Amino acid sequence: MPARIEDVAAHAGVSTKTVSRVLNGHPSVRATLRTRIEASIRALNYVPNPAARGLAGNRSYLVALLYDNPTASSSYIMELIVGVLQACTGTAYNAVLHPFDASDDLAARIDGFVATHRPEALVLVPPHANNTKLLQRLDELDIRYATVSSKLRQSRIDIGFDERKAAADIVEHLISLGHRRIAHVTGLKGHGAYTWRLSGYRDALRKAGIAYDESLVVEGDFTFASGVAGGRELLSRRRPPTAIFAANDDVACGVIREAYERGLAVPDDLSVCGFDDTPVSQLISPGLTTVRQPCREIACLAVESVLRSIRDPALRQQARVPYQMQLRASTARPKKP
Amino acid sequence: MPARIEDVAAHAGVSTKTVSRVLNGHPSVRATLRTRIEASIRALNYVPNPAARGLAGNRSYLVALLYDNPTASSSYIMELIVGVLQACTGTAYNAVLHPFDASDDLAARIDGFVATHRPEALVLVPPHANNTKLLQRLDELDIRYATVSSKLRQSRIDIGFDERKAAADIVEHLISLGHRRIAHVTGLKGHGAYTWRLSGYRDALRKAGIAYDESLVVEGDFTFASGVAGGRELLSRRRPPTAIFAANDDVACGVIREAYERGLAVPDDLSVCGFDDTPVSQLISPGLTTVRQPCREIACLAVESVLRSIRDPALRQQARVPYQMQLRASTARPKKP
DNA sequence: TTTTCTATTGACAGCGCTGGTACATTTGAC
DNA sequence: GTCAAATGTACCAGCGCTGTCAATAGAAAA
Repeated sequence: MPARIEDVAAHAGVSTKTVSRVLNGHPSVRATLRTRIEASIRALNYVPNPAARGLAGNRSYLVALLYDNPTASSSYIMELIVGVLQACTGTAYNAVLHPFDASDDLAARIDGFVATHRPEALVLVPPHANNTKLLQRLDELDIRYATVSSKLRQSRIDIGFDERKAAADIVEHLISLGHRRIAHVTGLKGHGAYTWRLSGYRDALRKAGIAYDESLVVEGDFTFASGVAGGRELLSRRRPPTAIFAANDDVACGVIREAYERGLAVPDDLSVCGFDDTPVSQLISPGLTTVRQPCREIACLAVESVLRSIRDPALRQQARVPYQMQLRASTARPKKP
Repeated sequence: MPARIEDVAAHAGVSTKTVSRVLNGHPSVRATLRTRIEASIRALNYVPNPAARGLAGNRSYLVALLYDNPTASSSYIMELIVGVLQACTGTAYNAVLHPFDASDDLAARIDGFVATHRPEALVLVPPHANNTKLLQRLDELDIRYATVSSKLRQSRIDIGFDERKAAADIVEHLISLGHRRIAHVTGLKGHGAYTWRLSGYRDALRKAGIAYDESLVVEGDFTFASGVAGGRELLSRRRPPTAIFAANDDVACGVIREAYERGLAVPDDLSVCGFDDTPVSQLISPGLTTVRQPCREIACLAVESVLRSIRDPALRQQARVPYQMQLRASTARPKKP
């Protein structure tokens, strides 16, 4: 039978309420007493009962992470999950991880979720982070939430990284290698990432004084298959591009597959770069040049911020976490300029 | 303010105790009454308060998944997590996901974890599933647990798949293509997977009447780097193998990287196969021949079984879930037999 | 020294549910 | 029609903690 708060109180010779104050970091406890109580807690190996705490204080000590149903992009979500769990360790909080289909009317189904788990805060990742109706419903329910990389900067707490600039950086890298005919296989229209990565691509071209050629941009949807299709379209041209910037690593792998099927060597005949730095980018041969999204840090920061916002409802935070270019062997100077 | 159990009782014109019986699936409630109460529950949108339930019933409604600190093999763990979450949805249970370093003395640190979260059941995956001291401590603490693919079949609930046979199958596939000089880059010694996959390899050779050649087995540790190193060692021989069975997909990618660096074509100059069917095996070019581990199903079944075992402590279950060969383009007939 | 104030501390109720006991009612078997 | 089993009610304690508010001590002010 584990120790209870009254055991600690008896051991320290104080009331249970005072122990409770120490546990909850209440300021008005004299330092000497606090020390004594903390000693008793350690001596008895006391750990507060979360259920009792939750019931008495009308709290759940739960943060929920709402993500899209994981199909392919599981590594992205995995990283987020790790970040969330990391932020929870050491706190009294626990994470509820919940996949939600984006297709349905999430705003309607969120009520049931909230009623069941009663999370104190939510972390929303794309595409849910851009679901206006959902955010509105959460505001009505008066539930704190943090968005990850929301397209709409209006949400109180939004953590992300400068995706547009990162995309521009990677395209600039291709330009600096000497590429001029650079294509882009896009992500899924409607996603924030679609827009940012495309905009970054155009930014880099503009900055280098390269005319934007619409025919070099083909639509994809963040999947391997769309990379294969996009690669096929681009590489069957009479004048194919010398480099392809794919909207993410899966798409880049698709492009590489198509090049492989055609007997084109990467990077000698074609430079390819991706985005996200998922595990595959290190495992594939040649290694894939990409940008590391700081998912873990983002998720961690999002949780920390949103938990802080429970105490301080006025808190606002729009942070941009630094990203990192990963230059690997899939990009090189073009053979013939 | 959400509805409480007494609101439901009033609405249905019964006592709270009867509503409680319905909620907890107690048998002695007449069907007609049960239906009426369920209707009231729906009408009021009632969801029991987990904290109150937990406190009163001395339960936590928590299942914990203990896994190794995710370094490379995150896709394996991701799949397990998805399976665990899947098993929890629809039940009153929630999952606590916790990475634990295998290196330290886990058996000692488990107490703190249990005290903090009070999970009703644990799911242990390798290598923790093989940690005898840990299992012993859990028995002492009288906590139900399920192991995933435990080397020791003695644990009451153990879910896995026939890894040894799967390894044999994939090596048999290489043999059927005409390979005779087949190498193996192993996993990390001490892991169950190390032994099973190596045994399967030897089983297949024996069955085909191929003599076991110790020099064709090089030690790895489940990482990409060990695949590169293993590949280097094997491919620099005067008489290199025509096929390499890698202990997992990451190792296989490492082998492929080394072949790539040497200008060897896969599968024309060298067939390579992996194990696990992580996302990379589809993304890499050529696609990697491997075995799909049914992680999701395994985790799901493990949770279901261990939850059942809470009510029925005598329950034993040692299930082997079917696996699936994934034949892709990284294996082919050897050029010259 | 006495009064007033603030900083600490404690007493107690009660969060929403389940378990148990004791008893009432219904149902079905004979 | 009788009796036992099945089903239901009523009631209350209590799970372990925190919120409210009153009490106390010590310090500052008079």
